[in-house]
Amino acid sequence: MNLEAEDVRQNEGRARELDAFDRKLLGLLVEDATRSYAELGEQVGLSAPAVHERVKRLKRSGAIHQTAALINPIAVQKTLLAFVHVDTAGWGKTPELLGIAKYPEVEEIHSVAGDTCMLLKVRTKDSRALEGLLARIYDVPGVIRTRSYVVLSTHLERPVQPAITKEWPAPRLPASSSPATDAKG
Amino acid sequence: MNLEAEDVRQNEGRARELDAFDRKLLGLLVEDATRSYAELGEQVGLSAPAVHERVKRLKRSGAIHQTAALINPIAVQKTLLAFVHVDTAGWGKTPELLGIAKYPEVEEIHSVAGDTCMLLKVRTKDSRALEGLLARIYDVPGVIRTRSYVVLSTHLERPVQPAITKEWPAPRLPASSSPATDAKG
DNA sequence: GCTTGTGGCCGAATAGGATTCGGCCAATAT
DNA sequence: ATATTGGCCGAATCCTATTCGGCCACAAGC
Repeated sequence: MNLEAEDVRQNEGRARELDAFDRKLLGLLVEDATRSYAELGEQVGLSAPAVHERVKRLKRSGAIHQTAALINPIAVQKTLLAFVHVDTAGWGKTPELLGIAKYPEVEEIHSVAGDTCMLLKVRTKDSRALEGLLARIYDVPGVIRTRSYVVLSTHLERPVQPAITKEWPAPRLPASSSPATDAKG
Repeated sequence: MNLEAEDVRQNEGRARELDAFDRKLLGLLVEDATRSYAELGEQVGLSAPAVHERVKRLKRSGAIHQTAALINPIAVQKTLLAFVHVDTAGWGKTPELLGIAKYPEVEEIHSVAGDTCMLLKVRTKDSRALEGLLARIYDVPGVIRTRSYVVLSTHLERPVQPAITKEWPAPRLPASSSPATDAKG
C-alpha cells in the first residue's frame, strides 16, 4: 500500500495520546492480530471502518511497528534459551559486539547498567551451538568475560503489553484489593 | 476416509519435519504476517492455495502459536526496561512468584540455572513503577533478594527466528602463541 | 511391472473481509 | 452564530482468503 503523494504529511511523531479505544485495540491486536475489523469493532464498540482508520493510524504513528507470526522454538529446533551477560574492557565496545546480530540465534542485545555491560538473549539448537556462539562473542575485541544463565523452563513469555498498572499496592500490606491494571473509558 | 471427522484431527504433536518451503514461509511471516498468500507464494515459488494449506498446517501444528501486533513501548508509556534476577529460599517457590504474571509490566518469567533462581523481564512506565513492582516481588514469601539490570539502550529485539546457524566458525586462536600448526605464508 | 492409494500442487470459482466513499454530527475556532 | 475540522457510520466496491475439482508424483501392494 503506497501513500498518496499529495498528502505526504508524515505525522510519525505526531502520535497524540492514545485514547481508551486505541488501548483496547492494541490489547486485542497484541493478543491476536488476525481478528477482522468487524470483530474488533464489535469488541470496542465502533464500526469496522472506524477501527480500520484507527489501526491504520496506530501503524503509521509507529505504535504498532510490526505484525509478526510468533513461532514455537521447539518446532524450529531451538531448545536452548539463555541470557548472556557480557563484560567489556572500557567503553564503546558496543558497535563491535553488534556484529553478532547477524546470527539468528541472537534475539536481543541490550546495554545495561549494573555490574555488566551488555545483556544478550540467545536461543540455540543445543549447548554445542551455545558454545559456538560464545566463542564468537569472545572473539570480539574488548570482551573480558561472559556469564550465561541457561533457562530451565519458561513460565511466561509474551510481547509488550499495552496495559499499565495505575496503582501499585503499598508494599508490606497484604492488600486484599485487585491489581487494578488498565484504564478504561 | 472419515470425512465427518474433518477437523477433529488434532495432530498437534504430529508436526513432521519442516521442509525448505515451511522454513521460508516462517521467515517471511515472522517478518511481516500481513503479507498476502499470493505474495508469499511468489516469494517461495508456490501457488496461493498451496501456501494457504501450509500456513494452516503450521498453525495447526503449533509451529506458529500466535500472530501478534508488536507495539512500540514508548507509545504506551513504558520507557523503562529491566531484567530482574530473583533469589528464593529453597526450591519450589516458583508457583508463588508466578502470581506476578498478572501485572502487564511483566513480560517474561524463567527459571534459570546459575547463581539465581528466577529471571524476569519487566517493562514499566518509570523507575517509580519498577520500585512498585519490586516491592510486590519482595512480598512473595521465600524471596531472598533481587538484582536488577536496567536497560540503557536496546540494540536488537526481535521474535524467535526460524533460521539456524549450521556451522559455527572455529574460534580465532590467540595469534602469537600458536605452535607450528598450519601457519604458512 | 503394473495398479492403487495418498499427499500435495494447481487454476478457477466463490465467499468474505478490507477499503473506499458520501454524508452526518460534535467540538473548536472565527 | 457560523465556518472548519476530525471522526463516525452505512453502503458499495474491490481484493484476498478459502474452497473445489482435477492432475501428477511417489510409495506400497498385487
